Amino acid sequence: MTSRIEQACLDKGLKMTGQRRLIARVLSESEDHPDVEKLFRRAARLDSRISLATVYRTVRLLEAARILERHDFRDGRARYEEVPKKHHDHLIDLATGNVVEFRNEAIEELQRRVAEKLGYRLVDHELVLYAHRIKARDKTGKK
Amino acid sequence: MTSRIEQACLDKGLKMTGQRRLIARVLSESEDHPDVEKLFRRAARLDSRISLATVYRTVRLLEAARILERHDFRDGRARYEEVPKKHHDHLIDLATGNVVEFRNEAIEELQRRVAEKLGYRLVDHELVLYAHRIKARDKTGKK
DNA sequence: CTACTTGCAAACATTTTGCACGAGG
DNA sequence: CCTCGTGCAAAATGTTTGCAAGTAG
Repeated sequence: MTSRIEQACLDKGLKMTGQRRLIARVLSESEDHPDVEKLFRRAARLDSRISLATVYRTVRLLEAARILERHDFRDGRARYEEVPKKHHDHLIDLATGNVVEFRNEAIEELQRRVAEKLGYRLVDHELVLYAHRIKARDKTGKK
Repeated sequence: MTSRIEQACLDKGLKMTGQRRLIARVLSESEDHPDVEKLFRRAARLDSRISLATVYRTVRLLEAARILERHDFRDGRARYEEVPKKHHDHLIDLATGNVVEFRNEAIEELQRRVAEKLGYRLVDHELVLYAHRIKARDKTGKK
């Protein structure tokens, strides 16, 4: 079975090795924003003949091919996700580290406008919100 | 002479050593967004009896005291600037690495609103635009 | 005085790389 | 085939830390 990301690799003409197929599959099945270590562990669980170095090399390759996006959520390592069909930004729950995806067309448009006004053409951006959950007072009464 | 950042340290009741005063002065006089290595070199030029470890410890301290802001501009090291009176975000010129500061109240407000709609209270955010200068066709004709 | 700060070097965490071997197109 | 990818271990990079000695308050 060809995973979604493997297909993207084929479309870009990348040479597909067993390891790349494996990493592509792990990425395609990931719903979160794993770091390299996590990808490596998930991949190794399926086939232990993979090395951490290959995972690093592969995510670098896939990022360059615009198949993956790299993010920095201030936890010291790079996090990856498949380039989404529709771009979104991220909100980090400061208490749990949970990542919430959101999309706001108005912000996107304003960013383009700001860049333009400064004499630039916007190529990319990173917007990360850090926030605390608003505790709705519920019947359990816990904080 | 008491530098602006030294004063901020005193206001927060931090113990002021010669090294901290020196780093405070270097930071107060910096108009850019230096990384730790750069701060260390600037400080060492004024007084070579300072160590890189102390610079790391001091920026960490000043960040915790909300005197400094740390930024990640995708160049692998943390960049610092004095917490500005009025918050601003950053645009990075992809060709030169130059940092342009900007402020957009509408984006700020939308961020708060987005967080709120998701059930969160916005604590902090990082917005970095990556862009290419729009080449105004000028008389020199160079690209 | 005494707790906090420093310099130094070693430790750390993440990521990259040199090299010999192996495999894809 | 022959170029490119891989595993392994070593290196590189950015940052933190243990410890003995020094210093601010």
